[in-house]
Amino acid sequence: MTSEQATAAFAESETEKTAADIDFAIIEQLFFAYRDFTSDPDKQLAQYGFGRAHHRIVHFVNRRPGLTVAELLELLKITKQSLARVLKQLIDGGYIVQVPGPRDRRQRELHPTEKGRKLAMDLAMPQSRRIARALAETSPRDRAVIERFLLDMMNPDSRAQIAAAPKDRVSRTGQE
Amino acid sequence: MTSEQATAAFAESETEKTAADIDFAIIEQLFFAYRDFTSDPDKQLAQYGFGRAHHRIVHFVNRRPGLTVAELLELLKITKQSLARVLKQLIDGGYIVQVPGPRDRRQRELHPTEKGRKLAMDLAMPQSRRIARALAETSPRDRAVIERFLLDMMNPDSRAQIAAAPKDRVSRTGQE
DNA sequence: CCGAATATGTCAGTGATGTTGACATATTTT
DNA sequence: AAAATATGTCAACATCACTGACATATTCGG
Repeated sequence: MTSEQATAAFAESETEKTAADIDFAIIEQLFFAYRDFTSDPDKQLAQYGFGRAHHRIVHFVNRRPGLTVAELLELLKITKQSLARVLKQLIDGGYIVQVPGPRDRRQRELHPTEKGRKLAMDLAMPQSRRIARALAETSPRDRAVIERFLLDMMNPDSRAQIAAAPKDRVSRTGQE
Repeated sequence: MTSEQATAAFAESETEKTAADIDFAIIEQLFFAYRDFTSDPDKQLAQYGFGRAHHRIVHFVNRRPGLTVAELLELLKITKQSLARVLKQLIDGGYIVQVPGPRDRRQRELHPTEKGRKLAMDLAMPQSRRIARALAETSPRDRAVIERFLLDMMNPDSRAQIAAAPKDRVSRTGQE
């Protein structure tokens, strides 16, 4: 190694990260993968006159039936004013019902209706299929590697909220 | 197995996918992982008065210096009217320059300026750090598993566009 | 060479989704 | 009874997408 090379190498490792240090490969893969992953339900939603916001709400209400408005806001990290418009449409459309909290009657528990469960399933299906395709030749161990990676990409509080979601708590019994 | 259980099992495997068949775990992990992954640059962008759209543009111009407007539109899958406003801000702000295509002078090649390269790096850094953290104890083989998963989640044309991007083509020489 | 096709830019209007701030109502807590 | 909490609602605004229409410069094909 010439002294110039040594100096250059030192300067690089010393101060700024340069292009070579940045993980552009995975950055771009995440961008494209997520965009395409969301493109399937987006098409379906357009037919209902709904958007992504509706998808997220109907998904989480289905996954965590009975969650309160405050819990949903915390999960989605949006403001109640943002939630209001979209949630109202889902309630008016008969996809979600509100029931007063059993302990605290100020709360509104959100429950999916049969129609809401159906919608959530419909939207989840192409995404689940896409995942299944991507994992088609993946061993259980490698699936675990992927899941660990995704969990480790999250902020701790997101991780906590995933952990809080029961294994399989999709509403089935629910009130219509 | 009782006959009732057998019947139930049959009915389920026969017709619709039900809750148990949907890969909710990875669906939600992708949602939270991607949201948190984008939250870092979002904060920085706010300080510049920029948004996510600026991020995507400055990123890809940096990664594929000299790409044309049409190529960028194809990559981002947005309309030219959507691109125009945001691109104009980046040009006016001195982050990107346009040069007439060498062969076809109707085309506008997009190149990052030094300032643009700096911005792209700044935005990529927290994302790269997050990835590095998530992969900290991951073997090269397992990294490959994760990359393959992400690639397999994409639509074929997205995959083609990633393949088209040279390994390390971030502009360094570029014109100011 | 001229007309068609192409690459880009721009104006105008609209929609979905997010934000802040302010205030109202019902209920629970202290 | 007063304060805090959970929710709902009104109003204004920003970002980023869309469609449709049209202008300009350049290249291409006959």
